[in-house]
Amino acid sequence: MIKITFPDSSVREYSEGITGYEIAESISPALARDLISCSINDEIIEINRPITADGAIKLFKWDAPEAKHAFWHTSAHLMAEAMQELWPGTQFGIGPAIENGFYYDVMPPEGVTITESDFEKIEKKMYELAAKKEALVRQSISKADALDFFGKHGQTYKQELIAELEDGQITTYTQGNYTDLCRGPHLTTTAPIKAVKVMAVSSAYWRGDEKRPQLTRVYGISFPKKKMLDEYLQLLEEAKRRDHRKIGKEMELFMFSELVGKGLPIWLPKGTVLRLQLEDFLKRIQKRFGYQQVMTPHIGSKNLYVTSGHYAKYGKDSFQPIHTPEEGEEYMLKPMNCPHHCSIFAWKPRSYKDLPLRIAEFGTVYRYEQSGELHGLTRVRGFTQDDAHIFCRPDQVKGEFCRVMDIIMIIFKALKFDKFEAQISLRDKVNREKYIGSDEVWEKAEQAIIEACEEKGLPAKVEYGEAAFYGPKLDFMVKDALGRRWQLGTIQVDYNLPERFQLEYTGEDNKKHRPVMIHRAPFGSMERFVAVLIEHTAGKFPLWLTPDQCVVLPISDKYNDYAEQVRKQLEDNDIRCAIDDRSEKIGRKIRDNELKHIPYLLIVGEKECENQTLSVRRQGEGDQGSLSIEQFVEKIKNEVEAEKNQYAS
RNA sequence: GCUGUUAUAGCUCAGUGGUAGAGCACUUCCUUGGUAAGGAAGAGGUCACGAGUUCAAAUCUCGUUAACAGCUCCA
Repeated sequence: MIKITFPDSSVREYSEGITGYEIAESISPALARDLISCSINDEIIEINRPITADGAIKLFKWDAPEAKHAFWHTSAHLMAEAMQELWPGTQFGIGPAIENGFYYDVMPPEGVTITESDFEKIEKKMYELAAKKEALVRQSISKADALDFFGKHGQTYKQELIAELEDGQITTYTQGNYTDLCRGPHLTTTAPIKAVKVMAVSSAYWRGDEKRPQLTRVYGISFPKKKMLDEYLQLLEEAKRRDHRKIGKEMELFMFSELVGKGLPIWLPKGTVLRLQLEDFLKRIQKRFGYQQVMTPHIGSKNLYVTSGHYAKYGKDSFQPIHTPEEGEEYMLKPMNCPHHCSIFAWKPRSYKDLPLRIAEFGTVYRYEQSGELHGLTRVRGFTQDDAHIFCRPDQVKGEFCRVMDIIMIIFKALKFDKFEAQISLRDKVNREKYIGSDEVWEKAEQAIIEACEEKGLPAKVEYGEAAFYGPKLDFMVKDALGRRWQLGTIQVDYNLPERFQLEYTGEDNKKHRPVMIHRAPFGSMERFVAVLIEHTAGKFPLWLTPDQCVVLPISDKYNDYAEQVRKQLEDNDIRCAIDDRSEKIGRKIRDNELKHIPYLLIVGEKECENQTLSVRRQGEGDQGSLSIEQFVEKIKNEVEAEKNQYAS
C-alpha cells in the first residue's frame, strides 16, 4: 500500500501501482471523466502512469494550466502525426504547448510549402486520427537506440536534440504510426481532442539561431469541446475589435506617416487631449509626492553618453550622432533622460538635506528599434517617457522605492488595471560580467527591491538575468487584447550612473557621499500606456480622459444657434464638447465611428430650445431625461469627480 | 535585422495581361425630423514607389519603401 496525500492534506491509502485516473475515480466518476492530467510531488504525469510510492497528488481538470499544457502538447503530437501522413518525410523540430495552444516546427520534404490553404487539410487529418482514439505509449529508450531510431527515420533535428540528452533520461511517446522524442506528460489517448484549429504558419530558426536552417512553424489550438473552440475564436474576434491601432484610427487619436518615418507616432488633436489629461493627472500626483518638473533638450552631446557609458554599450545600435558644421562636434538624439537629469543634480553642490531630490520630466526619447519590432503605439522609435529620477541616500532607497510603488498603484487603480503582474529583474545567477558595478552595491539594490515588495504585500515574480546592465528593476506588466504582455511601469535602482557622473552630496558628517539613483516611469511611455489603455477599455475611456465627453445634436437647422450656445456654455465649464449638425455652418461633423466613442449625446430641438434644456442620452445606458445645461454640467463634473476620487483616497 | 504575407478611393475591401469597381464616408439638391433617417445627382484613384518582360502591366518578374504575423531584440 502507498499513502497518497491530497491538496487539502488529507491522506488516503491505495495499492501500489494505482493510477491518477483510478484515484480520481475513487473520489467521483465526474472527476475521473474530466481528469486530464495529474501530478505526483509536483511532477506532472499521465493519468494512467502507475504510482509506485507515497506522494502528494494533484488532479488537473481542463481549467488548470497543467491540464491545458498536457492537452496542447498531445495536440502538437497529433498535428505532427497528421503532417507526417500528409507529407511523408517531414522532419520535426520541437513542438511545445504555449500559452494559447501549441506549435510544431517542421521541415517539410523538398518541394512542399505549408500555407494557409493547407490548414483545413491538416485539421481534417487531425480529426481523422483523433477519432481512432489511439493511445499514447510512453517508452524509455537508451540514447543509442534513440539516435538509431530517429536516424533511420531521417529525423536529423531530433537526433541533434537527443545528442544533448543524458542516457537513461530519454523517453518517447508513440501514437499510431507516429513516435516522438518527448519528456511528456501527455494525455493517455488522442480521443479527448474534439476540436482543433490550425491558426497560423510562420517561420522560425532552428533553435532560434539565425545562422541555422529555417523551419516552418505551424501554430494550432485545440479543445475538448467544439463549443470551447468557438468561444475562443470569438474572443480573438473581440481582441481584433479592440486593437488599439484600429480604435486609434477610428477615434482619430494618432497616426503614422511613411514620409515622417516609421515608428514615429503623431498625436492627433483628440489623442493629444487624452494624453494631456493623463500627463496632468500624473503631474498632480507627483506634485503631491514631492517631485519637481524639469525640461531638457532632445539632444545631448556625444560626450554626455560617453560619460554615461551608454555610447559604449549602445552607440552602434542607436540613431547615429548628429554632426554639426563644426569639426568633430557630435550630438545624439537622447535615448533616455537620465544623463540630462544627472547633469541637473551635478549643477550645484547638494546637501544631504536636499535629498531625496526628485526630478520629473515627460521626456521624449528616440531609440533605434529593429524595424521588425515596431508595433502600433506599443513599440516605436520616438516616444515620451513619464520619466523621473530620484537621487537619494542609500538608506532612503527602500522608502523611495515604496513611494514610487504607491504612485503606480494609484494609477493602476484609477484606470482599473487590476490584472497586472509584477516582475523583479535581478542579475543572471552565473554570468555576471555584463553588469556594471560592484557585487556589493548590486546585492544591496536587489535586497532593497525584494524587501520593498514584501513590505507592500506585492506578489512579484523574480527573474534572474533580466536586470538592466546598470541595476536591478521592478517592472509592471499588463496584457493586451491578444494576451501579449507589455511592460508598463518600471522602477529601476541605479548605483552606476551616479558613479560615472561622479555625483556627490555633503553628508551630515561634512564628507562627500555618492547618492543612489532611482529611475521610474509609472506609465512606462505615454504611447505604450495609451495603447494598452485603449485595448483595456475598448475605447470606452473614463469620462475624465475621453477626448469628446459629449456631442450636441440639433434636431434640425433651426436649432443650430441654440446648439452652438450650449456648446459654448459647456466649454466654458471645461466640458469637452463636439457638435453634430446637418448644415455645415457650425463646427465639425460627428458621424458613425466617432459617435460611438462619445459618452453623452445631447439632443436639442424645439422643446429644449424653449426651456433651455437638453435631452440627455448616455452611451449604452439610454435616456437620462431632460436636464438644464447647468444640471448637465453638474452631472458631468460629479461623474468626473467620482472617478477621480477613486485615486484621491 | 531575418523569414513570410500584404499594399487598389478618406475607410473596409472586391477585381482582372486589353476603358478602374462596390459598400460606407464626402459634395450638391430634395425629402424628413427625437437619430446611427430616405431619395437623386456628383466628385474622388500615377491601383505604394522604381525598373524589367510584353503590341499592351494595376495584374507577370526583380528591386525599394511601409504595414502585418512570427523569430531575434528592447538602455
